Amino acid sequence: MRGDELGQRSETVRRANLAAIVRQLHTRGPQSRSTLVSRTGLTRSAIRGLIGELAAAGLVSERAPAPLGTPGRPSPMVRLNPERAKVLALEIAVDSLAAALVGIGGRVVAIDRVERQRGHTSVEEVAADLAELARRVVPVGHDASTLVAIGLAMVAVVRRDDGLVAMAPNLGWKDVPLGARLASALRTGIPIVVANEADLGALAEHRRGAAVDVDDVVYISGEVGVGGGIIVAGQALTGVAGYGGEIGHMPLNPTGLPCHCGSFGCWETEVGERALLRRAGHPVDGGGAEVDAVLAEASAGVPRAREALEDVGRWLGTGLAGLINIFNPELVVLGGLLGRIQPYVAATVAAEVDRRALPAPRKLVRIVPASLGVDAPLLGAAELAFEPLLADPAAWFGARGVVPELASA
Amino acid sequence: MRGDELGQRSETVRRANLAAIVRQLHTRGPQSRSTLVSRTGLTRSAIRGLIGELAAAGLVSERAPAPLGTPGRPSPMVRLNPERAKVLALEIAVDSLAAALVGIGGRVVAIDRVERQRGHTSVEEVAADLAELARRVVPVGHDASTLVAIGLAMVAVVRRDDGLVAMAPNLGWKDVPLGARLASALRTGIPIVVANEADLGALAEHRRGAAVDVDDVVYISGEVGVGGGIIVAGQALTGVAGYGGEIGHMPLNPTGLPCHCGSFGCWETEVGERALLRRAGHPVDGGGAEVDAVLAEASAGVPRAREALEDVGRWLGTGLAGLINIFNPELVVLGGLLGRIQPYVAATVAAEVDRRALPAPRKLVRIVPASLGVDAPLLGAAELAFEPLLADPAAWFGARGVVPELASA
DNA sequence: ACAGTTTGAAAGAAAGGAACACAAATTACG
DNA sequence: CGTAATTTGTGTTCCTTTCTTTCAAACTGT
Repeated sequence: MRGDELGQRSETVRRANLAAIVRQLHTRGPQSRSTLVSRTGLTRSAIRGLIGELAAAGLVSERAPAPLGTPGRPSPMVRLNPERAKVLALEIAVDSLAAALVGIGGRVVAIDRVERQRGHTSVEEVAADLAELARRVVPVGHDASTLVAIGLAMVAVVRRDDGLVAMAPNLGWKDVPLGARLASALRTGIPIVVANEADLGALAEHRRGAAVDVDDVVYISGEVGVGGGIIVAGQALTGVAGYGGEIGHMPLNPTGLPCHCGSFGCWETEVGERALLRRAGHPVDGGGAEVDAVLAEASAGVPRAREALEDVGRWLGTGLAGLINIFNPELVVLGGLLGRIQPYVAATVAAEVDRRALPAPRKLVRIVPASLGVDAPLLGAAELAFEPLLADPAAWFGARGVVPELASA
Repeated sequence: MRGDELGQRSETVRRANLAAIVRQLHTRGPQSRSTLVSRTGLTRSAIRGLIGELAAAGLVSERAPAPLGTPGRPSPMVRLNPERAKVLALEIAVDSLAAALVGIGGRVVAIDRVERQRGHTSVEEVAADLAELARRVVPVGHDASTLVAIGLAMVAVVRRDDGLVAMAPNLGWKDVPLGARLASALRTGIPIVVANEADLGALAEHRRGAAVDVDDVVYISGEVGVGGGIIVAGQALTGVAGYGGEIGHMPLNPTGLPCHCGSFGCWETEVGERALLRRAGHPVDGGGAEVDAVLAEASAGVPRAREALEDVGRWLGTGLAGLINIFNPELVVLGGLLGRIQPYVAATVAAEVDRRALPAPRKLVRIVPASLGVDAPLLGAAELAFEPLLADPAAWFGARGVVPELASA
């Protein structure tokens, strides 16, 4: 349902076709016209007209064809012009802030990340720091008209409609209208979208990482907290307000520890960073350095470290089994901390999943580490910021303003 | 993504618009042309042409307008012709078999249900019984050409593509190609779709029951087992092979009882029928009669029955909290046994959910009993069987065969 | 009875893609 | 080295579908 109930007009077709071409180029990179013909199923003439319109708007350009050794006239390469449309991606991570300027097609023009003290910080302070970082990434005198949107990833429960940060435990924020605050700190009217870090990590892995071409994905981002980004039939699961995907707070252990969310025995309390460090006998607030120490110990054969990883692996497998039963995903992607420990726990996880998941969905799922590393949420923020442009390029460049008018004169 | 990557042709628009009209009429009942104009956003002329085509194919008919007391020319009512397109819906429930003949628009022409012995039964036996039941519901001499498809609901893990029954615990089936078996028992070439009972219950509640107009729904069907049907952004969550939604097998209790699925401590072992009966001190295989006895005891104030319901309510709330965090649904619908006990456990469930779910999604969700009763899966099977017709009516009635050609002569 | 309102009907216009014919650019092959 | 085969871009014509506009029809309210 949803779109099915609305009527379509003939103009819709052109918009959809322009969007199909732009999305193809954005997700799968530069390609020849004839490739576009076969991928979209449109005719050569249709592609010609559409590309002409996109080229007139400056969004794409055609280059000399790459000779590929087959008979027939070579087809010119079509590529998006990353200079023409860019987004600013921002991230508030637990230990760092990051910013990147990304051109359409996914090219990272500039990227910067600075360390951040853990713990509570005021909204104003963070917004100012982010603005400072943004200015470093966006060159002075940069043509503001090519900046399409701003995307922000953060560890928080975020409402999709307006970017309200309902809860950011590690920052101590509650019900903060971050989008608006950031707009004033950056002194800009460009649209700002805010979203959960794990949701954006999932989006990035789906577009550019381990989950390309996979339409049913459970992405798990394990850091201090455990977040999830879930892709169902190729679409991000947001829920009714955008709060969806909080898999870290599945109740799993009735005799478990209290969780900062107010509940207890959440998955997060068994597989999060603190859980690993606690079990390994390291300071629970030690952060990434202590995690590295645990992994080093495990490699060296220290029993307590190995047992700690075993325990985490078992709980990880238990939770995964539930998610696999619920979502029947094709792929589970482990990001962040969970991606890093994956080599150590893969066997334990697989055994536990074997034991506890239903055979039918179990057989079809693969469990892999994430491939984009720490920048996944940042890249996801860029992807999200591009989304309106990808969904309707015509709306962005003023649709019927610059028709090619090829052979009228 | 998905459809976004394919190009659209102008013909697509007409198909989509025909589908929009048929779906409107199917889900929201007969309505005037002018209502269709405003609901679809199409113009009067477009609607006229499309309705004309549907009428020429016999799928819709126009009746005299209902005078509604407002100024202006009254608009004729458009209604689907349930005689023109019907589906046969079948259900294999735990205690019964059922069949219904349903016309497009949702009218139930005939319905029948027979008791069934619990326990393992051979595929041939069940298929023969279903065929017998189907013949009772489909009148002799019924015009076979108007039968669009056959839908079957059953308690099983079912693959969507081909209706392979991967696992049906209460019947003892494994990897049964039920669709094919049924086709030969019914001696028909009509397409047969098989799906999980809970998925179809969710579909029915979404179309005709408690979840109408709600696009993010978690439906929970509690019987002997606990199944789930989940609707995300208006679409059923199927997963990569259609096994999705098996929420009954979320691991919740690490010290729980073994589950027939091979795991232990599954949600089902705490909130299923047997769990309730066990806690209340009734024979666990007593079925619906014993459940009624427990509820009667609870009403009479028998402590053990009340405590049993309390316990089930608490576990129900615990699992629900996890699902609410994961899906951020607008509505949770409790079906089957869980719907029946809802009046007794609502307060306990709400309290437990309050305690264990994140506040942001918790605030937005409502928990309600199902409204369609025992026939929900059967009606859902009908809806699923209609789906291809609703998605592309033109393909069904031969598209360009019977163009109205209104004013050509 | 008459004005006002809403709707259906019909014809023309606009827009977009498909089909087709032809030209161009490359490889394959003798 | 030249010709055939192949693939692709170009340009024209045609078809499809919806929208716009205009007018007539049917109803309400005064």
